Amino acid sequence: MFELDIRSRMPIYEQLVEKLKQLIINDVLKEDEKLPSVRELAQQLTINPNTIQKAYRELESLGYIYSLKGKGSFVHPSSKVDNQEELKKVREELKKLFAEAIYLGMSSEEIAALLHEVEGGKVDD
Amino acid sequence: MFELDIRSRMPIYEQLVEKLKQLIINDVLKEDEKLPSVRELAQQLTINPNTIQKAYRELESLGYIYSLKGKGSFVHPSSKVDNQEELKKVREELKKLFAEAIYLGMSSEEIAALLHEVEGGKVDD
Amino acid sequence: MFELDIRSRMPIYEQLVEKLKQLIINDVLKEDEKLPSVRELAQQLTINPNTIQKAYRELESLGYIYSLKGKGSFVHPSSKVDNQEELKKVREELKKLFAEAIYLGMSSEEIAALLHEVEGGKVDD
Amino acid sequence: MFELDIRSRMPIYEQLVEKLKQLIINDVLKEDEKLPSVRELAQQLTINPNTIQKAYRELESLGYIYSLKGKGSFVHPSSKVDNQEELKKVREELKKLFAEAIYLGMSSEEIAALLHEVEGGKVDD
DNA sequence: GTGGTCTAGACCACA
DNA sequence: GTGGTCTAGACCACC
Repeated sequence: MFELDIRSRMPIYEQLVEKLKQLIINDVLKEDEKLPSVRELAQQLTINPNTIQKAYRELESLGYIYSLKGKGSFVHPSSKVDNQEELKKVREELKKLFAEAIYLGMSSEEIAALLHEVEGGKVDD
Repeated sequence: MFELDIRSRMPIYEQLVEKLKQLIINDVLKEDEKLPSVRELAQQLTINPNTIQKAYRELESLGYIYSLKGKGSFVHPSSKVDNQEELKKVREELKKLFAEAIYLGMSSEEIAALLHEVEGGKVDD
Repeated sequence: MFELDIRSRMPIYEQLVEKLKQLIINDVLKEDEKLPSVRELAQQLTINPNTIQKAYRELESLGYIYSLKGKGSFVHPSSKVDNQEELKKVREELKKLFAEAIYLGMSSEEIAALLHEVEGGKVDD
Repeated sequence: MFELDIRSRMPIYEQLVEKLKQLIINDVLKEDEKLPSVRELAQQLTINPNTIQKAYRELESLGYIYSLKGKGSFVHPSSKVDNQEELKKVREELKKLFAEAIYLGMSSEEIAALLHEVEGGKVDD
């Protein structure tokens, strides 16, 4: 499904959050689709179930998934995600990243092209 | 010069790196300009010099500044910055952020507007 | 009659208890009125009868309903409800909630207004 | 400092969150005051440090405390807590509780008295 | 079987 | 010394 860098300074559970978030955002995981169970994913990735738990819990509190005892974890319909706080963060982040991209030599055309590329087709991560 | 958020969970040295990066990117700190000495900045911010040192080392390895023994640290001319590695990271980051922004409901016009805003004037952080 | 949130992390039987409690408190279900049978409600809500049963048992032990073998479950007359234990819990809960509301910035006038609003008309849940 | 019910069906970490929240709300723990360290509290309560961690983390995400690596955990100044989401929840909760209190026989005067009691002096939990 | 909690004990990063 | 992460393995509640 995907790979984790066990050596990265970024915590495993955070990498997981990021990866799963991407899969949800890019509609690879559809609304109300069931995620692999904690134990299942733990076995697949040879990672401790607790770590997966932590990631799932984080995703739930971020509003990306919902978990039901005894049933599993599922993708939260995006229509219900109306996180103004997140949007504000994303705008700030975009501004910084634009400035950095320009500083590193990218033209605004190049950046815009990237945007339309993402807008059009799905991106593989 | 700038403020650090002692209450942020982001390590102080990392905040420093980020702030200085922004100052360089937004051309507040000009090419070849001398940065404040480690001791000086440490005193100004009432922070341990080790923490400043760590930030400067990080900035150097990222290619934003260069250090001359016994003379100090200086802003690396952007024309000479050809950090393909950084550029690749920024591109990846942009793609992710675009997808997330769209997922959260931003239109591509809105994003493009933000880009041109940054492109035109300087951004206040 | 009402809806259950299959996506909530709150167990279904607990949601049921809460909903029925609200209906009784707000006098939608009148004194000595017969509640729907376990099977009936189970079919309506497409939920396992065991879950309904569990909710009814809980409501009975809380003193809100009484069950007659072979006849069904009925709303307990509020005049006969003299659950000092529940009352004590509610008082404690109110004190906590008042403190929290004030901490979050509500004025006591605002809280009192809410009280009178509830006291006057029925509340829609 | 306080007691936990190890036998309760409410998770220990959640009890901890609730207790500490109360201490903060009732101003027993003042702004920017340092909380006991994870290990310290764990030893005091003879509870696993991980459980304390979980509680602290939850409190942080709720905006009641902030944690700094290598320094400790501290009470978040209430002025910075502007959680509209929390406020909305509290309002809903108040309405339900008012209805329940009245149903159980409390007069609105009695409830108002409780409110002013809380408003005036601090409440001991 | 599923999510969730808890313990015991190790190790890392930050100040 | 502090918060934070991770593992291994146990147990509970819900469905």
